[in-house]
This record gives sequence, structure tokens and C-alpha cells, in this order.
Amino acid sequence: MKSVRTRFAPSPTGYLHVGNVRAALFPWLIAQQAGGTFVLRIEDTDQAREVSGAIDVMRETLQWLGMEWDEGPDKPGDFGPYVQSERRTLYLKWAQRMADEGLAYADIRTPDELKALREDAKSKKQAFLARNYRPDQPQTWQPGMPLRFKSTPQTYAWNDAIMGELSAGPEAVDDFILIKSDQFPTYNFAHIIDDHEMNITHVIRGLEYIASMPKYLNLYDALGFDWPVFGHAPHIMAPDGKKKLSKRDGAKGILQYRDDGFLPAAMLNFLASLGWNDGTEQEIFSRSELIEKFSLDRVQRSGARFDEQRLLWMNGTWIRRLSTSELYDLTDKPAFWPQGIPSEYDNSSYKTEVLALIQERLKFFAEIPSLTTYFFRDLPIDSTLISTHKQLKKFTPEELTTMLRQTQANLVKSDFSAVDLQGRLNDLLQETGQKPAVLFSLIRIATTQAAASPGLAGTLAVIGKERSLQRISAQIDALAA
RNA sequence: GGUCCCUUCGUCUAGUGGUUAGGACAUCAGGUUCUCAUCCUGAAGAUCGCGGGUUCGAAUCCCGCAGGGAUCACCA
Repeated sequence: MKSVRTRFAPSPTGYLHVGNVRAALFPWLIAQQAGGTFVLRIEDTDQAREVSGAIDVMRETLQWLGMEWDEGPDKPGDFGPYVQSERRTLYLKWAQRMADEGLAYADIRTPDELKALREDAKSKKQAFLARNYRPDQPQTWQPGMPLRFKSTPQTYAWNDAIMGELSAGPEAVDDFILIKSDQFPTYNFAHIIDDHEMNITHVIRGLEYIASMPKYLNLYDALGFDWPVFGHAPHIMAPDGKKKLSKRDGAKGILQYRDDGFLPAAMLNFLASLGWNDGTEQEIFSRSELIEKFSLDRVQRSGARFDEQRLLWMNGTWIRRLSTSELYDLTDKPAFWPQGIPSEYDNSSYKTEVLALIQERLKFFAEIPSLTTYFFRDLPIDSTLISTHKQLKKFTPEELTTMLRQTQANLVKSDFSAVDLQGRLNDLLQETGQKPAVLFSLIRIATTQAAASPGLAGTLAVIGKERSLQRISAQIDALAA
């Protein structure tokens, strides 16, 4: 049995979004599972569409997700080079052989002529087949001439590891361009040569290639190549419509999720479980569980819509599984923290205390600033927090002031440990005769100027004695004004 | 239009002849001495696209239809 070799073969035309990476995820999982090899190959045969820098972005994306490749442009193996533009002599060699053996012919028709033929067929409501227009006396193929495959129409039935049994009649088999007039091969030709030369055992890609399968199969047969295992994955659809997810409709690049503070583990989990499950009710899969349990035959055959809510939920559950020190390390970037943190609070031990409090309400790291500003600086008094509070608005400023003074008097004696604070807050409920909903809300607003915060005792402990008491004083002053 | 594929709660899905059609996200309600969140409990939510068959019995098998998608390049 041959060792498993899979590949991800993107063309460098832009960043990778959620829809694209699945074409890399599945073959990567298959290779990992089998202890095989995952190859990264760059398909840059269309010079016109190439976007500079795209290759680096793709590499960065795969690396962030932990989908390391074993062979690729920067990881020489026995089957290089791994960039198609550097393999041109190879394609030309095969092309020459096919021309010599009569398996392909020079097609010197201009694009305009071809277009006219297509339109003519269309007006007659017939399918256009290039093989119906083969030249009677083809010229000898020479550099600069397009080379077209001479197909052998027949019915094909094959098995797709994801889609199951597929078949198509001879009308799906046609002549197609192998070598373009710029002497570059087409995808249709190059990928088959490469997969063969690189001993690829599993070709896993998006379902847009299914329609071309009969043509490819015909070429494999003409060349005498064995068929690899094929697996065509359905597209991920846009959240609203039924269209395939695309950049045009605002699909974000995977790297953008990284920059917003999503975890690779969550992204991997989300990507895999969109359209795949192991048959149990498990939803959360670690990377190693995915590798162990993934199988192509359990991939859904219909397209799944991209649901960002689910990603958010998953990321939250992965964040909650982190230890506080892991969480600190992962969030240790300026973009994830409020601007201009005073130096006395800009240290790992203080920030870790803050993180411990907000960990369970975090969905992604970029929302840390909005959740934590009051831990780092005093915010201006917002009188609407009290005036719109459904419990507090019923009290007069004097009554509120009295409660705050009682709070001050008690807390000034505290060592501000969370445990001590909790005890004193409970005592204050007795002293003031108020419900938690009233007293705690008041103290929270006074000390954070925020509508929501983590548990009061823990929050006060982190804010500290000096600032807490000061902020309560400031609130009392504002109430008097 | 030709060819090929798909169709179970709003969304992602389990399900392969007999189930009260199960779970998850989202939503709503209650609970966890306060808010937000977490967690727990519960509710609502699917005439299994439609119409015919086969069968004692069909989401599951067969046929037809409809809707959706992919593809018909010297793009990948």
C-alpha cells in the first residue's frame, strides 16, 4: 500500500478565507491521520491573476492554524520544485510527448474564432464541444501554439470519497487546452501532471471541479496514469443567501480572525465541524481528536452556511479552557489591551488578575479593551447609569449618598482581599437594609462607571483600596452637585 | 439551455424501514445572594422540499416534479 500523500494547491490570487481553507484542512487531516505527507504546491500558471504577497499570506494562514506542510516551496522534498511556474519544462516535455503520440493537437484558432463558434452553438441551443471542431490537417505543434487535448468520449463512473458514486456521459468529455499560447500549462493539465509526478494519492478540493472530472479522467487514461482517490467538498455558503462564501460578499480572511483574537484551535474546530461530524453528539474537537476522528465519508454533501455566531461560541469555549497564564501569553499584544495603560498597571501580574475576572465572558481578545478600561483608568462620572437604572432611579441623591458613605466607612477597614470584601459587602446589606440589586449596583457604578462588570468583590479587589474609595468619593461629590 | 450534484427545527446537523424525529448554535423563561457573562434547568422551534408509488409500516427504498447549487475559458 502506497503511503498517503495529499496536497493543498492554491493559486496565489489573494488571502484565504473560511471557505478556502477547508480545501487545505481536509487533505491535511487525511495526511495526519495516515501518518502521510502533506504537500503545499503553488499553482501560478495564470500570470495575469497573480497577486504579489499572496503566497506569504497563505503560508502564514496555514502556519497559524498549525497546518504544517511536509513539502513545499520552502521545504524541499524529493518531488520539487513546488511552484508550477518553475516546472514548465516538465509540462512541455509531457506536452511534446502527447503531441508526438497524437494525443493532442495544435489549435491555432484565435480566441475570437472560438468565441464565434461557441456563440453559434449557443444560438442553435446546442452544447459547444471543441472536439467537433478539430482541424482536419493539424499543424505540427511548435512553441507559441496552444496545444489541445484530443479526448476520447466515453461514459465515466467513479467514486468520490465525499460525494459517493458519480457518473457522467460522453458529452462531458471534451478537448481542452493543455498548453496556452504563452507556453504555460493550464490548470487542467498541470495539476494532473504534478499530482502524478508527486505521487499524490488523494486529490481533495472544492466541488467546482466535479464537472470537469470526466475530462480529467479521460486525460489520466490517455496518459496511462492511475486515478488517485478523489474527494470534492461542498462550498461554505454565505450567511444570508445561498451563494458560495466569497471575498466579494465580505468574507473575512482567516488572518483577520487571528488579529481579532480568535484561537487556532477554535477556528480548526469550527472549520471541521461545519459540514462534518463524527456521528456522536460531540461538538468540541481538539486538533488531535480531529485528526483521529475525521473521515471524508462523513462530510456533508450539501453546502453549509457560514455561521459566525457559532464561531463566536466555539471560540468562547476554547478561551475558557485556557489557564490564566496561557490566556495572558496569548493576549500579550498591544492591540488586545486598552490604549495608554499607566505603567503601574502595565505588567503581567496585574493584567493576569484582570484576565482571570473576565475570562468567562470573553468571546475574542479584541473585546478585552471594552471590558476592562475601568481597571486601568478612572472614567468620568456617568450620571445616566443611575438615572436609568431600574432599581436606583427610585432613590433620592441623599439616600444614595448615605449608602455610599456607609460603604466607605466599612471598606476603609478592609484589606481588599476578595474574601474580606465579600464578607464586608454582605455585612453592608445588613447595615443598609438594602437588597443586593440596589447596593451592589450602586457600588459597581460608583467604582467602575460601567453598566456591567464581573462579580463585585473580585472587581473591587483588583481595582484596589485606594482607587475604589476615591471613586466612591467622586460619585458622592457628583451626587451632591 | 446541456451536464452533474444537493434538499431534516432560523442555522449546523443525528438519523440507512418501526424513534414522542435526537443534539448543538441562536431565541425565550427560571435558577446560581447584584449587573454582564459562565454554568444548570426548562420552553418554543422540523406536516423530514412537493406528488406519486413499494410496504402491515417510509425522513429512510423507487419514480416524477419543484427549488437551490456547481460547471460549460488559452481561470484556477
